[in-house]
Amino acid sequence: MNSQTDFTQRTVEYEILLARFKELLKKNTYKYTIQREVILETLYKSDEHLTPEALHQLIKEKFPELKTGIATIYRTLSLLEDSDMVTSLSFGSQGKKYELGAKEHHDHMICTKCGTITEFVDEAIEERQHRIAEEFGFEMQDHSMQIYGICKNCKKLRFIYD
Amino acid sequence: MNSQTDFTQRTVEYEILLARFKELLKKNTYKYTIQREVILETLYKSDEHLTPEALHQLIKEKFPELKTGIATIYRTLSLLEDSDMVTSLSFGSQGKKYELGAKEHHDHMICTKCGTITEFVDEAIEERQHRIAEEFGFEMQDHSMQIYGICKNCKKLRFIYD
DNA sequence: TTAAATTTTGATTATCTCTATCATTAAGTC
DNA sequence: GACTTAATGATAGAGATAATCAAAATTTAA
Repeated sequence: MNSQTDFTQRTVEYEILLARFKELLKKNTYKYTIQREVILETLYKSDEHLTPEALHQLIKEKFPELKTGIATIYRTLSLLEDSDMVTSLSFGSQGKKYELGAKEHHDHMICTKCGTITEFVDEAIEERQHRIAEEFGFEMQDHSMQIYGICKNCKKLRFIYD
Repeated sequence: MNSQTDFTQRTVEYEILLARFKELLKKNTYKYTIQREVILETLYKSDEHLTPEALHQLIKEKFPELKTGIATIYRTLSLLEDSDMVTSLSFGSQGKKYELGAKEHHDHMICTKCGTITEFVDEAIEERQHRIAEEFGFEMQDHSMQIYGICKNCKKLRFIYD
């Protein structure tokens, strides 16, 4: 690999994440590659939920010398998702959007006008979800909740454009 | 149209739904067609969440004389979804499943082994969702919640096959 | 009731997302 | 450093959904 590759703005939090990733790879006899790290890093730096396509674009811009193929993006995202390091949100025919799942669990509020995703956590809901799964004899692996609507900002704009 | 078409088992509830649909069509200067009605009716009679493909199969079996094309299924489902008469659940690359949205609102518990969808309603969660949207100045249009995991039945089978 | 205007349909092609394949390249191991 | 194994990029393939378009059906208006 090119040791000149620019990994700026590394935080302690990221270093811990990376260590966890390397450990995960080792445990499964997967190999550490620069492509995998760059994907993790790009997800980490992005505050947004990224589609595989968007992630690919970002990486091509930032690390053009790697010539990372879209297949590697998909493969790595699957790997990360299987290992619970990232989670995805489905948008039907619009595909999936991914985010690093190392953070605290949260739900999503999605604006149907501008597509912006706002995150939130609500303990009461989390708690009810567990209770409901239990009631049904269901072994919960994951859950997701989305609230669809029009965000504060678009509500303002509506008066101008509609 | 063929007035011989067999519309058995019509309930009052369905008649109301159909009237609502016809009204919707008229309001938007869409035309009433037998294909559109058959799609609505098939969704109504099905207790399951249907993929466009499954819906197409059902309709081909029940109304072979119509020779309904898959494109019409997609078009009509979009129309119904845009008008909030049906809602869809996304399964990433596995496409969408549709259900009539005229019933009481409910959430979903999805088995990641067998794909079965169990519906449930929880007032506490419904209430919290409204409150959260309000807090963010968000105008809620819809919401969906999914709990993913392994259902009671598959949990039993796991001991045998895994 | 019929003719004109307009929309919908079915068949087909195109597109988009994602997965599989495979020869080449790169990591990990000794 | 050589060997073993896995990962990569390019590309083809699969599956779901959307676009196109001529033919057919519905609605409108006379």
